[in-house]
Amino acid sequence: MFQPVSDSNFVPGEHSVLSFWTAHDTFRKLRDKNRGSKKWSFLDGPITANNPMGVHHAWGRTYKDTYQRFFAMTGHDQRYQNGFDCQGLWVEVEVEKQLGLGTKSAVYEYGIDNFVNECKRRVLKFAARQTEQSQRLGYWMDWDNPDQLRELAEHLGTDAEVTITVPSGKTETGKAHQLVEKLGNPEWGGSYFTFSTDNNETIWDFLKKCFERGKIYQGHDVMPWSGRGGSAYSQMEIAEGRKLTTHKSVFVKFPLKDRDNENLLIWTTTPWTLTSNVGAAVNVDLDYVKIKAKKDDAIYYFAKDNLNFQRLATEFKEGFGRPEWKWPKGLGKLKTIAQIFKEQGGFEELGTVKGAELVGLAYEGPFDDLPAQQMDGGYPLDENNLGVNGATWHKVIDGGRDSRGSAHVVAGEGTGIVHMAPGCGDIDHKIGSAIGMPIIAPLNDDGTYGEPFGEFAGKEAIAPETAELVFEKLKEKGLLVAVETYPHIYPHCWRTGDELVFRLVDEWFINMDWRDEIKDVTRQIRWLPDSIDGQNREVEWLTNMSDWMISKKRFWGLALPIWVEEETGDFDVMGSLSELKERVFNDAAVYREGGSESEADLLIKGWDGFEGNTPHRPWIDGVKIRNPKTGNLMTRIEDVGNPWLDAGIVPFSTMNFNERFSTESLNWADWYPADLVTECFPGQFRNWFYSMLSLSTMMQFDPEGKRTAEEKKPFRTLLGHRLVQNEEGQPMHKSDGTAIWFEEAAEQLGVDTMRWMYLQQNPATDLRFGTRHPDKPVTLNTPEGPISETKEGVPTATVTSGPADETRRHILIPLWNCYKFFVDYAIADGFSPSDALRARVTQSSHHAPRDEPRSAASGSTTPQQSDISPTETVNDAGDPDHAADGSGGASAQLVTRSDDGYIGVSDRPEIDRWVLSNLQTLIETANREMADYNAPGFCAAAAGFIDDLSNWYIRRNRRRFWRSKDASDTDKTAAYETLYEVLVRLCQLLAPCIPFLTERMYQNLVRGVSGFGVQVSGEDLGLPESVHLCDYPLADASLLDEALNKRMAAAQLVVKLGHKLREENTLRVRQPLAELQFASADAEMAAAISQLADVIKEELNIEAVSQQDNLDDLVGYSYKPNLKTLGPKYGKLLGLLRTKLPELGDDVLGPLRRGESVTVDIDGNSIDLGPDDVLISTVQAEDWVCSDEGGIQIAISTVLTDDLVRKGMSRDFVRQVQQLRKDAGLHIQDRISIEYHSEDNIVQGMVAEWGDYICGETLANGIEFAGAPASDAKTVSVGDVTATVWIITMV
RNA sequence: GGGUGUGUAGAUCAGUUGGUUAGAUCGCAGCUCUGAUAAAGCUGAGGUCGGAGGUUCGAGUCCUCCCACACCCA
Repeated sequence: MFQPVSDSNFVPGEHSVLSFWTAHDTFRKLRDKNRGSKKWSFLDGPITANNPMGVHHAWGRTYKDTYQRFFAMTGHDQRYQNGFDCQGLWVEVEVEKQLGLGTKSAVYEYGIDNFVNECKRRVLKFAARQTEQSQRLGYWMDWDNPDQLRELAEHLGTDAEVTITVPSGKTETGKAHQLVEKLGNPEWGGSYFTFSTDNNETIWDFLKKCFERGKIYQGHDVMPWSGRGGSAYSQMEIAEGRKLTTHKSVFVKFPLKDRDNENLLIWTTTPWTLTSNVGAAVNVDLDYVKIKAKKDDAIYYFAKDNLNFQRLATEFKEGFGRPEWKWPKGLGKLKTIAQIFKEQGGFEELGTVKGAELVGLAYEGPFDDLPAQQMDGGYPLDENNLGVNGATWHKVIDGGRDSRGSAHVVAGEGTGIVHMAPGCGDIDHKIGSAIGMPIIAPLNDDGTYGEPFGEFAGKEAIAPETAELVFEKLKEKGLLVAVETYPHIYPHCWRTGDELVFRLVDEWFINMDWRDEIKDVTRQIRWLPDSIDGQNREVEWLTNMSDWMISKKRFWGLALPIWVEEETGDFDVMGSLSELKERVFNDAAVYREGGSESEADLLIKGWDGFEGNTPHRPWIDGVKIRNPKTGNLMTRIEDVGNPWLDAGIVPFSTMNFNERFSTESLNWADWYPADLVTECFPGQFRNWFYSMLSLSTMMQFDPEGKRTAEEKKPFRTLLGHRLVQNEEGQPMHKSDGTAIWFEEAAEQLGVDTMRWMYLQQNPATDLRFGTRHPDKPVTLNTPEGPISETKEGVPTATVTSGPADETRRHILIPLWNCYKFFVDYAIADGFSPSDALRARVTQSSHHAPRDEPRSAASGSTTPQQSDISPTETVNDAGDPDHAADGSGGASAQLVTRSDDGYIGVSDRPEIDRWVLSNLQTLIETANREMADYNAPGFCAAAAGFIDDLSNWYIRRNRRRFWRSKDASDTDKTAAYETLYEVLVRLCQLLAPCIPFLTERMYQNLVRGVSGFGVQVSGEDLGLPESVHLCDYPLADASLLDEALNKRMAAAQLVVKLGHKLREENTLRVRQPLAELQFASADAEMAAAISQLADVIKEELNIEAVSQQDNLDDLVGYSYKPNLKTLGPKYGKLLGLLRTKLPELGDDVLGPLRRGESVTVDIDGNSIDLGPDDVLISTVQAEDWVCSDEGGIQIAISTVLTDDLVRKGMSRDFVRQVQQLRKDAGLHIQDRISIEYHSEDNIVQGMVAEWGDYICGETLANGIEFAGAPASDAKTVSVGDVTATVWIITMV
């Protein structure tokens, strides 16, 4: 019946399970089973399809799979839709690198269409890759066929017709891009891709709603910019492009108005920005020195600390933080400011002022003669700043502090007075915007000066000649104090190598003044884990966030549906492609009516050029509409959207919100809100969580105000988790080879192991996963064959992991060994579970009701208890007949076979009922915690149960399995049936967590197959074909016996205390001891221990266990006040009680042990003491050792009689022979004969007395003394003496 | 600078409404058990619970201040 069980071989076992699932179409069967029943809605946060998965991705994906599997086993219909994040900078950057494109113009040359297709191709390629990796994790999702994704990628951009079979089974034919834009739609199934047309169009819908509420506006931002590259840079690109360079930096004076020859001294490394100076910032807390230059009596203000500050002193010696960043050769030390003035004729200190005193002083700018400085409202014009211009605005301001609390302006490298050009620097811009400073933005998008900059117009900002021109002009005006060569780390374009400049750019924003609506929605959601207080974090972010900049100056991404008229700046937002189309054709008709045929043609031509393509650049760019106010053309802005829009819309776009697909296939209202979303949280409060909450709030906006925040929420529960780190707690980096690729971990550690590591981890703490050793290459045996590098060509490396080893040692191996133990003996004994038993343990005991609406999953959802108990009718578990049987190990019970085909549980020994009862507790815990998204809670309970099963139940019951066969031996059958039930139930409970191992066990235990052949087992009994097709167990209340659990816990406690005493007194367990006495004031506890005396005797190897009223004769007692009860009664006397009460001793306090009260006098205070007011513990007496815990006292006799010594020796002897059998590789049933030799007569005496026992235990036919040891004899310790022992195998 | 949170053993973390000797796991040392267990169990060393005050009979726990760290914030 059962197949023999080999070693665990976890990893190859996982491979077989994967093929088993494929061959049997198990996942499809699971979905079919639950179709139409109660729904559980999971919404996947999209993974960026730009790289292969690492182990850090697998944590969240394990949660996703595990909870989906749990809710499937509890009978819920689900969508199983994975998501891929497709659009945005990350993909663009990789594609640019791959194609070797350096500049914006290079992209234009390559063709935006080709470029965008390449981006799509990359996404499809990595979607396929991640799909395969996820499948290896056991992640059950409605996956697309990875080969077909690759095929689509290959044909993108061609006119070839491609035919694919989509996950729902339909066959679809079309051009690649037309198929790709529909991937993941509800009629096809499969993963959603955020580049799909439906996703993009649903964002249009959102933006239209924002527009209708007046929330869209155009604003400005200052961005790092590459003139030659022609594009803006993100922070992450800047990080890549930092380089050491030198600039001509300059000291300049800004003459103060209304002061006689007094000046601010300022310093800058970017002289070109001086043309656009508007303000000067100081640190209000800093001291500023006032000096007079002897040369011309000019007075200067600058930070006092800077006077003699040795600038870049450290860098001069040590370089700039990287080996290649050394101080430039030929460049001397920088001068101090004092030195500069000394060289120019000396100076005189006139005193100091606080920065605060300088604030508000007006000064003359260095380039006030430029037209741009004189333009009202700044340049370009900002209507908010009308009435002021740069030249008239110049004054000293408070630099303030940044978000980390550091002052923006500090003494040090400069002069402590910072020149502010809000059109040329991001901090300048932020500060300037906040205080209404006019903005002067000098640069065109090619990095040259604009028209109103006089001689500078058309010159490149970063050209050295430009700096020279600045110096020349300053000199002419007498403002130049000094010029120097200054080395520093400066951002460069990673594409062209050019220096970046900061440039004011137009950007589009959503005004977030409706944040309170989003906050209300946020408060409707349950945020896990509790300790993170995610709800408050999110609310706080919502409170403080600024308006949302949604535009990106890029190529690949959502085409923002904003059409602008260049003349007036009027703009309009389109909510869908059909709206756009209608608008184009209506507008064309209007133009035609008005006789503007060429405009009409342009509109039609624009649409025709777009139709049939995806709404991406460049295809959408040609579509124009008419401004109804002016009749002029409106053109789409070139910007693409912030990628968080793409991910934020998915509660709508992936669920058929706009019903662009049949509601038969997917009805939005059935699945919204999602029951669960889960993601790695540190960054997502302001990314995905934020965007989903905002978009949902807007999408569900109800002008009449009837829709509640509760109804708007996109998900009920959010489960966040932290980061995966290496074993030392350091982040893992791709760049230094410490990031672990998914397949490296999967094939070396095993996926079940990884899953358990993730699931048992507290989600609020970082997971220290393991360590990758790049210097130790390794060949991995994957399901597709051995590999020594990843598909991307990275050599695969050894991964070590303490937590993984621990998981295997504590959980997986013990579980496997329990299973192996059972199967080994079941085969040897010919035990086979009856059909009825197999049916019982796979019983369909519950299923989610089909018609009920989904439960409000927030709060602790406890699944309904089954009202149908399994087929068996059992006696009340508390039946006194059974409660009193005191059974344990080997004592045979008079039990009967019931008519059901297995032994009734109430007829089984107490220890069987105990393990089944404990199992019910575990089942309850599992249902409760898993439904509450607390996998760690369940894992901890399961680990405890596995330990109990292995180290208590099986350990206690081994003899019941070994015992020789006896046809009527129902006790043995009861043991098999009990262990069988426990193992199958455990498989089902753990199946969502460790789906591979449990499947292997289940196949053998229930279906009698272990080879995972492709064909279904011959003996199909109508039992679930896979553990994953079983219903999740529900606790059978009739098997749950709290009292029994407590009794056993008491026995386990006594055993634990006994072991501890043996340990402390170096009394090895094999040495029998005469007696253990115990006492407990708790009668119930004492009775419980009495009942389990046999267990205790055997486990502790003690001849007699007896209950006593007290242990007064054997032990002493010590007394301590119970502060918890006495504190409230006696307050200040407690200190006294603590010292004096123990001194009273047993004579006075003894009655307390018998449950009586006493009144004592302590230093003249009369104290009433009840039994609860005093804590009693035992102290040692002669010939007995004692211990106590939890109200139980035990004492063990330490006296060794000769009889006991010989008995102990016999146990040692048996142990040694067993080891010899094991070393000789004998089978359990092989017979032997034993020979031994010893110089010490006591051994012979022992053998004479215990020879039969020894033979019985070791399956020996005889035991003989031999005059001389055989050559292969082993010298062993038997008691205190030595002997040589050897065995002869009988054939 | 503000906000939130965290400081407990060599490491990672628990620690209930304040209560006596502050726990778990890993690691280390030693021991035990093994006729399923390349497992496991037990014992031990290791802590002035970030610091200082306060409230209280009693503080890891509550309050105040300080220090350090993390995250967030125009």
